[in-house]
Amino acid sequence: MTLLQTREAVMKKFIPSLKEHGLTPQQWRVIRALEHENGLDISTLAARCHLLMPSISRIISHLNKEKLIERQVVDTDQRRSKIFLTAEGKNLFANVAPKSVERYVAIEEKYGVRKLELLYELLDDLIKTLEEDDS
Amino acid sequence: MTLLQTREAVMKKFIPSLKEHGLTPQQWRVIRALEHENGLDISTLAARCHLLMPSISRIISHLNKEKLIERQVVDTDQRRSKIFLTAEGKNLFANVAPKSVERYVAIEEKYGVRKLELLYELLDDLIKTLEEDDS
DNA sequence: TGCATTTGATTAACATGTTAAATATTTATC
DNA sequence: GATAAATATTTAACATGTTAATCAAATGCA
Repeated sequence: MTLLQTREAVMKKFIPSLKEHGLTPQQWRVIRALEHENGLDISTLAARCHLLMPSISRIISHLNKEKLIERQVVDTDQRRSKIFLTAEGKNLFANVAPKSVERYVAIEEKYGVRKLELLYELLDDLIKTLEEDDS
Repeated sequence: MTLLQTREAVMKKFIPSLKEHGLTPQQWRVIRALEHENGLDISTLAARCHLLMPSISRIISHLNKEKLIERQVVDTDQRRSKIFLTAEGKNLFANVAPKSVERYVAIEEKYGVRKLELLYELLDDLIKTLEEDDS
């Protein structure tokens, strides 16, 4: 429950600026991943963005309609397609990214970098603990 | 992202036993809240379970169909109704609760009670930090 | 080559999160 | 007492999480 509440509180800081641009957090994650490495295929994107295939599939088709990305079928394997940011997509990223970074830094400063690092460590540790004992 | 992953990892431990009984985590939260205090109204339930009204509304109507709960209109205010666990609902709780507690304790032991307490503290603190500065 | 199996991706079906609109009932105000 | 404003709940519309089913293309093997 506390994890959920924390995430809610965090997202409340970021969602408004995304929503101004008509983006959901997940759509933003996809765009960010593509900005970092353009031309990823859908499965790789799913992994990078921690999304399941059905979710990413819907998101890709949505972003495609909005002309923020383009699909390009791989000719050695017609099942796959690589995804590229369009000029419009890159432009959107350039507009949104600074605000996001700004907010992140603000949180970092207010909460404390050390505490944030400690929190990450504890969380990673909990994940490991939970995944180890797959009983 | 890390918060999300942690929550996923945690829920993976609890969801399977709930699913055996055909329950989602949210439905389970509602039943737990009612076991703790029977006869709550829907708004109060929403607050206790950290659910929005539309979600709880759907969940209540679903649990009602399953005959795990009953609705009883408040006669001084016909808009409200109090929600009660049925015998079947109480029974279900009695069957599921021990397993949940067991898993929680197991995690607590494996991860460490102190670390868990520290984690809670850090998370609560982060929530407070985020909510204070409502800029 | 021919066919079963595997794999990448989509679709379906259902539950929830989220915002906005609708509905019914109660309270407030004139 | 009639009407406006407020309140509790539901419904609608859309996006995502999740599991299972489907589909097409590629691969493995007889």
